[in-house]
Amino acid sequence: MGKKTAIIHSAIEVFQEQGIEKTKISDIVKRAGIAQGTFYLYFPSKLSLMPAIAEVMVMKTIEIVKLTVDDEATYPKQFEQMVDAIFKVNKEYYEILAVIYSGIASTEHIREWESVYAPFYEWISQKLEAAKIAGAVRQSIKPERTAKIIIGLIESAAEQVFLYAQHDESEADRQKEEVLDFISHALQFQTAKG
Amino acid sequence: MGKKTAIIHSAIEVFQEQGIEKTKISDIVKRAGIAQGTFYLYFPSKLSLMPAIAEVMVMKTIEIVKLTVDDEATYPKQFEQMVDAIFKVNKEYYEILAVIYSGIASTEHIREWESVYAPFYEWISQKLEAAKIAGAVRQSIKPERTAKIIIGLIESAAEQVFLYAQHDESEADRQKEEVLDFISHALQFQTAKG
Amino acid sequence: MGKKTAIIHSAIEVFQEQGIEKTKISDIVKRAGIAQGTFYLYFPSKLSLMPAIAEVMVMKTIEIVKLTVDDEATYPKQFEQMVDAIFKVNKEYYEILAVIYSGIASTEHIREWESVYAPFYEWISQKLEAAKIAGAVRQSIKPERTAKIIIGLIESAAEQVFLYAQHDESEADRQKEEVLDFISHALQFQTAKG
Amino acid sequence: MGKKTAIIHSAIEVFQEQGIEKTKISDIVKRAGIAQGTFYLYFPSKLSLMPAIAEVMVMKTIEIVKLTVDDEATYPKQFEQMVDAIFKVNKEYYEILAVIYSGIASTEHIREWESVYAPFYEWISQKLEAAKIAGAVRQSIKPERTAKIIIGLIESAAEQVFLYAQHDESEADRQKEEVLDFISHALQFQTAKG
DNA sequence: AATGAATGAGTATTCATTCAT
DNA sequence: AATGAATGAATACTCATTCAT
Repeated sequence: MGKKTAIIHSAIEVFQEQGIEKTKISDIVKRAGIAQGTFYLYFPSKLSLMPAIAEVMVMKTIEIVKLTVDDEATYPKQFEQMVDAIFKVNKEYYEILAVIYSGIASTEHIREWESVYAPFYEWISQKLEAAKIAGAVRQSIKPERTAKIIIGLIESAAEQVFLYAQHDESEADRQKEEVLDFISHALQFQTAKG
Repeated sequence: MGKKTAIIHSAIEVFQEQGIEKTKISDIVKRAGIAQGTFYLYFPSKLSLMPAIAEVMVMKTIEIVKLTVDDEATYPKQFEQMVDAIFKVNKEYYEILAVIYSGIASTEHIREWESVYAPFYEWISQKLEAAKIAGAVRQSIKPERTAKIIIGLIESAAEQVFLYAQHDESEADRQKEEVLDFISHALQFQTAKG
Repeated sequence: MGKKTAIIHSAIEVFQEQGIEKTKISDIVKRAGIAQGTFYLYFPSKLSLMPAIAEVMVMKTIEIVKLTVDDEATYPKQFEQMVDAIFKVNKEYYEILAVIYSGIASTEHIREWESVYAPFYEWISQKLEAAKIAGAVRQSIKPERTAKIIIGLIESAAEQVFLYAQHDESEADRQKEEVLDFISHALQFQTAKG
Repeated sequence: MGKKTAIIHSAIEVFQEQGIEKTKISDIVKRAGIAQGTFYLYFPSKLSLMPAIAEVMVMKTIEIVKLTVDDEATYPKQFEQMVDAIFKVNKEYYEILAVIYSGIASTEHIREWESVYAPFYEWISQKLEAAKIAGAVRQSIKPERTAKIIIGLIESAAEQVFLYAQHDESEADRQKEEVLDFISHALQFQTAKG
């Protein structure tokens, strides 16, 4: 594993454990097993790590979502799987996701966020486009815009459940169900056609 | 105005102008017109201000939403006004909202977020309940859960537009329209009854 | 109990618990149950408390020594009782005695130490004078000088045992015995006369 | 000279000049010619310097005592030289010794005192052992215990004279003489053998 | 490319002291 | 005499960044 990757993964762990503000560069390099000066060969500052971390996490999210969603299934089923996957990732990594979000928000790197999320938006967008062509969803939706809305919706719901509220398995499940119901009606799944 | 309130309001302004990280306690007290030591009589640290600020901002949001929404209008109209209002607040205060979010997320005060938002959830929840009784929306919605989903949805969409993307007036309007469309279908407004 | 006494006794307790440096005026007044400003009506500063505290403690020491020493007993016996008493006080109050010593030493009040100890020196001095007249001790001793030597000797031995070393009952006893032996030979008790 | 040694020696000087409380870390590093942050690489706080300083001072004391005491002289003479030496060191460094004592006493480092003094105790102890074997002193003395008593006795006497009382050359000399007399009788020097 | 000791500017925090009540 | 909220000067301490090796 390259030093750069080591730094990113070390930082993910340390940020998760102590939060961004309390984390010192020295903590990151210590865990990464490299010298302090080496850090600066790869990143100019602590906050400049955030986009790299965010990218890793979003990539991981996309990967899990893609693995979970069965392209052969009906669209309602696929969206259900998508919600499941995103909730699962948020449950597992809620701390680091919160950290990314806050870290991104508190830097001038905020504009990179869009490009990091772009592949995710793109993937959902194509899915919606296909569903639209298949007549499986409401024809008035605009795939690109709706993709952003859906991801924002699912992730904010997952955050509410896993980050700000008490972790309660059944509560999470019920909220997830409501989210799916909400989306289903918003997209107006044409059950006849699936 | 009490010293505590003075500190909170001063902090909101300064955080908005320079961001949390670059803000020194000395900046806050200078604007509040109090001595540095006095700050510590009310707050133990800079980050402990966050829940107090968050509360003020959420209260302000609720206030604006309530002022904007006409209780006599049809429900679709009311939700349109609500989306308008939340987008407006997010546009106006996107910096400070980002700051609150990141500030909250990066502290141990994260659990207080739920209670800060509670009155907002409650208000929407009652609105949905009434709409349900009036037969104006889909009967299967669960008001409390859906309230959270809607606020999360609108705010995440507003953040995407105002915080992470380029500020583009028309782009924001078009995304707002799509959000409203999404919600309308999700709630299944009964246009016959309004 | 007067406020002044309350302050002194509160300070003794707090100094003992947290040490002089870490003790704030606010800690002292809190325990004394008085207002912060009131402190300054009686003492100009934290360190100006030291002589007052020292006096209380030395007085207490003298009192215990006097109570323990039986004026009717033989001189060797009396000195044995004296050593016992001083060791006992040092064992019981070693923390506060250390505090006084360090507190005194670190201030300009250091010169008051002599006067605080004066009555103790005086008492031993008279005892030695009487013993000398009675022919119970070496005639070449100079009571005033020897009094200081003896108190310094006993207290330093007690400190070594109770403050700097591990508290070990039997160890303390054996060292005490050696101290007494040392003094006995130094004073050259005339056992024939007692 | 290593940075650590530089810090210790600088601190000794500055403490001596201004006392512990009034000394700022910045004073110490300034004189040591190092950066402020460097201080914290070696010591976590001002008071944690104390054991290190104490060790240096005790070592210096031992060194001077060893230089002053002539191993070939009679034992009474050697002890006289020892008292002389200790009084001399206390006179010369009474400020810094007071500072060490108070500094040690007011910290959690108090237990380290024992080990710092150990070599001094050891040296006297061996001296007494040899004297005992030579039949030059009372056979009932226990060298280790008596070593501690003697050092405590001499140092407390020296402190009384140089620290708490008015510095008066002849007064100091007379007290020193009495101390020597006291010790001589306590040890029961066998003048016949010397 | 890698190191890590040294740096020192920058800031949070403390707490003795004041003073209007 | 007593109060205790407010003060702000004084300092300890942190930690990102550098640079000689």
